[in-house]
Amino acid sequence: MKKIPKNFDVKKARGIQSALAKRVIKKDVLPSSLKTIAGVDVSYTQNLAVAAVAILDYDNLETIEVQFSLVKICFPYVPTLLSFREAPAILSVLKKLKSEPDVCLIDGHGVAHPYSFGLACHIGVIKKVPTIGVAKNKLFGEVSKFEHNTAKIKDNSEVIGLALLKSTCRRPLYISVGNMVSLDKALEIVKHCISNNYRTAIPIMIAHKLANRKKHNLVKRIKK
DNA sequence: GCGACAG
DNA sequence: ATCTTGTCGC
Repeated sequence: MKKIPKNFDVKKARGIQSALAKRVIKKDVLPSSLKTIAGVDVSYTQNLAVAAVAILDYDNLETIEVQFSLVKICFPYVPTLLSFREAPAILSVLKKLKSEPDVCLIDGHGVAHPYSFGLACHIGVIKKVPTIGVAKNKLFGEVSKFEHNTAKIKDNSEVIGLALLKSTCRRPLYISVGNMVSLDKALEIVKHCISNNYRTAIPIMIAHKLANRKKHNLVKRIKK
């Protein structure tokens, strides 16, 4: 069913991931006082990716700017290689932003990845901006015991991310460093953006809704 | 060989 | 992620 295009070299892709993984900065290289935060998400129809980004005011989480981008899909979903499917659409939509957000939340993992280079790292390293991976499902690593709301995600003894459990949810959110942010700061930021009604960070939820609405509008137009 | 496997 | 109607509950 899901076939990798023959013009795509999986080994080369893994080589890219391993090489770029060395460029991930796991320290705070962002303003100490955040003014804005962005959320990104992608929805799909046929062979089209609909990417949406929303920039919110960090304090009141109100939307400041939104952008969309439509990109043809040329790669299937393959666990550990999500970047090669989604990054083109995300990079495209980020280019359209008129202002640079202080930090960007990505729906996927950061360094909590078999090659320490998930989608959030991919975007962060290529764009050289602070990013945080916020995923709804685990991809890699072992989740240790919860202490209060959080549990460490470990690769052997190394902490590669955190699982965050909301009081209202059974399933946790998986947080990991994308780029230019420490894990502690990433947790603080995601906690700040947590919603009681949705099991993800608010900026990502906004982007998710925008991408879906855009996609449905497109489908309607095509039918006419 | 078997199970796991972001969106 | 996507294919999909009604239905349960606040």
